[in-house]
Amino acid sequence: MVTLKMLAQACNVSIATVSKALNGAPDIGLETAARIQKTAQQMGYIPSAAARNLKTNRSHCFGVIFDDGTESGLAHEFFANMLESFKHQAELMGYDIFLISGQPGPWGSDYVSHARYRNCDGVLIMVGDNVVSCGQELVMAGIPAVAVDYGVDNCSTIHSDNVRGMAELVRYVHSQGHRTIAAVFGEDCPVTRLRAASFYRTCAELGVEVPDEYVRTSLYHDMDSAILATRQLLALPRRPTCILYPDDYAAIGGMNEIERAGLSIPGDVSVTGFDGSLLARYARPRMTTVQQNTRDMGIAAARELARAVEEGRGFLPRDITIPCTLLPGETVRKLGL
Amino acid sequence: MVTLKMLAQACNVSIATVSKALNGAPDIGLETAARIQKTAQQMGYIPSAAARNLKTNRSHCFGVIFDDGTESGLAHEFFANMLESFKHQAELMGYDIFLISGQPGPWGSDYVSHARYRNCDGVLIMVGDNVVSCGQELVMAGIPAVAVDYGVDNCSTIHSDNVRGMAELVRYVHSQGHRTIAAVFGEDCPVTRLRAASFYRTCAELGVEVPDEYVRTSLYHDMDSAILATRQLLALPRRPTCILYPDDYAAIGGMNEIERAGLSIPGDVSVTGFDGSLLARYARPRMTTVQQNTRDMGIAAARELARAVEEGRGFLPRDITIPCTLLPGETVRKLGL
DNA sequence: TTGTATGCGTTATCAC
DNA sequence: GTGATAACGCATACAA
Repeated sequence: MVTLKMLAQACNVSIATVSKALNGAPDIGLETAARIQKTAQQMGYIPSAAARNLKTNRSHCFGVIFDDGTESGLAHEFFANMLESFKHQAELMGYDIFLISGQPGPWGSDYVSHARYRNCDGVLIMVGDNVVSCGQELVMAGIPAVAVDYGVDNCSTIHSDNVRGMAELVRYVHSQGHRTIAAVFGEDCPVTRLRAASFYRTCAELGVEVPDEYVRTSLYHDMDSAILATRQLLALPRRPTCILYPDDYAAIGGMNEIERAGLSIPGDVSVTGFDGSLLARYARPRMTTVQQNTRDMGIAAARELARAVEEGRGFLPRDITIPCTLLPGETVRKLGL
Repeated sequence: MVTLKMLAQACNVSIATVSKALNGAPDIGLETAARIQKTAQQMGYIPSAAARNLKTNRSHCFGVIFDDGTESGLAHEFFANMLESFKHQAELMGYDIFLISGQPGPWGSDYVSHARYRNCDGVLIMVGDNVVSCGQELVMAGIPAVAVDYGVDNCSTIHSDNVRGMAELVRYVHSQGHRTIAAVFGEDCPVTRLRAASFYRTCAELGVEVPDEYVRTSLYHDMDSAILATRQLLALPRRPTCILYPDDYAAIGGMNEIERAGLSIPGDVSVTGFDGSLLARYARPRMTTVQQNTRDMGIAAARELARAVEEGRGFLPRDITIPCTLLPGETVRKLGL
């Protein structure tokens, strides 16, 4: 391994001079600097991140909490896409990505300790267990944090414009003639509440009544609970003409159940998803859904985190809302009025 | 930040003693050790990975090359799933995951330098540009490397049993009565060659003739080229009864094109994919495909890489083959004979 | 313009 | 059993 010391010997200068020359310090002779840089090149010098980290107390890396208890995690298209664009943007700004887990290690067995152990400059909270509290802890530990989708205390949060997305969806369904609209929501969380509120409000604005039995709760990204909810909705005396699902994956489950009941989509029942995943785009019939802009969300997250790192203690967390767009497909039937 | 020095002061012992006590060295008094550990706990001590790294020259982290020039990358379900299980297994063995990019940085602008800069204990080569040569370079730089799917010089490689997978697929299609079988292959690479060879061989064994015009080349995970190939195949005077696609995604593209031509699946044309993705499972009709065991592949990769790290210079690279399984769906019609 | 000296937090050797 | 001490590779304040 080539070190500054070896370069210093090779060039007959001091370690300090080499260090400065390589870092483009202004107080080094032009010719000396050139000579040193050339030698560094020739000898294949690569700095040591660990030593730098130790000295400057900056790691130039972002920790990402991306932990799956279940089988979601990286396999979850929505989060994977966001991570991809976050990673890309972070790298452009000079940060590497480090995956933070809650597995036990030399640091303990929680996200915050893990991030401290690796001295992450900032942490992106994407998905994990008990993630809501850890934003607070991170900030207390002096580590800037940004969350996506989740609402996390004391952190900037990047999220889709769930209110508008849901509103547009309901309006679209309404415009197609639907008046008995059922909704399946994911487990209770800020995002769910926003979507639910927007659903109720928009229905009210349109003069659409929503009986309690038309609203069901299931889990995000979970087929079984979506299927169960679907079964209950189909069994109602006055069957809804359209069912809104919490995400595309759940909608696929619902669609399967609807067809299993001998009903056709959208002939007998219309459905919508949420996310705009590949699954939705290539389902047959093509799914009507709301596309979340994962690319912009990832980029915004990276920028916000970099800003948080730079501003340090003076950083004021904020909420950043990214528009989402209605993606009409073929699963919502146009009803004669 | 709490350091060993601070603990030493708090406990009225030397730094060395604290270090040993915390690392469970055998030559420390039982009572002293307990006292130190308790204090460390109370003061919230967390070791510094950077300092450890610098001193021991071990980072306890695996670099992962997961770089997308295009829009594939993490969004690619097959790789994302593998990364997920790799990550999990690596963490169990005490390694963290660091994402390596080819973006320019303080190290230069290639994967190998990046891995050296961060002092990765080992590198997993998943997907990236010019990845084939970098295995060699990594090994020369003294960094153990393992590749998945790709064949990379001087590295252990984890891959599906493409030969058997393709053979089973062809035999299945044949068993359903198909005798005019077309195949679309991905771009040229070791995996493609194995699959192609297996295709030809199995067809020969079954006495199925394969005219040249029945075989087309497209790109993996690319709709446009799959659509083009499909169009060409459908235009043949003697239209094949079944088309094998290089992956599920491409197959979806092919299916769309087939239906656009006014043909039904599997009524007029049967199709198969490769991968066993969600897309295949939830396509309608459900896609017949070959499921790659991403979970076992990821675990095997992590184990192999850990082994490579432990064995150091004496490590002998090898090829590890993971079985894949036929996943019959509804896209292959049973033909009367 | 260049060099000297110090310390970041840790491990490890060796003396006590 | 415990404690000095050196060293890992680097950046930087300060002296020359």
